[in-house]
Amino acid sequence: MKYDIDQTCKILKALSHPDRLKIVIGLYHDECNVSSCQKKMGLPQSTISQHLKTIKEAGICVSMRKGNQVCYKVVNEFAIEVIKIIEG
Amino acid sequence: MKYDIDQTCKILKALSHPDRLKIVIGLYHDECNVSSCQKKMGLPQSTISQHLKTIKEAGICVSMRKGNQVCYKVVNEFAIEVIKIIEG
DNA sequence: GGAGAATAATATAATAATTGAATAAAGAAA
DNA sequence: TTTCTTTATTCAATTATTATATTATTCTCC
Repeated sequence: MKYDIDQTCKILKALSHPDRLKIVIGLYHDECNVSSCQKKMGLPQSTISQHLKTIKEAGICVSMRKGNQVCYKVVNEFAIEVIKIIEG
Repeated sequence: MKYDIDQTCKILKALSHPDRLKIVIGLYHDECNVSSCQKKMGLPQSTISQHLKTIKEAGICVSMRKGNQVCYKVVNEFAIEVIKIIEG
């Protein structure tokens, strides 16, 4: 096994919600902040923020504060491989 | 997108439970019936059977009756690609 | 019919999703 | 420095879904 089963399941679970999967795919192409995700997705800010928290806790992305914004970036290798499969 | 987001999420969700992921990886290498899964996993028959139902409903595998047993087989292309990534 | 195998039904506990409201943090401006 | 604006997070409450065991039923072969 290249990847640990339990750790992998956490990532799969985080990716298994359509809104979160769309957010992660979006972040993979354009690192961005909460409100630009919000505009893309058309969901309340708190909902986006909670999804980002889930994504971050799964280790899929990291966040960096830049002034009054927080920029999110996908860093997990396994998640990136899954995104590549989905995009074909 | 090679794969549909909503359909993909159903598969990811089904794979996101450690026991189910182990079952699917096992089935990918050795198609087998409920009781041989049960012996491998050490879980009650009904639990295995319910996991297999979830896996089947997500479209990951199909089942074929062979006498008084039912043989499960992984058929979903996306799921197979994910397994290959996990195994490295 | 009886044994073994699979599925269905039910119940309960645990976990996840959703979102308005409150809070915090940074920057700009009075 | 105090206040306002923008951006983001956390809280809290509700609702929905999932996990699992137990029990009962169905199916297939002998």
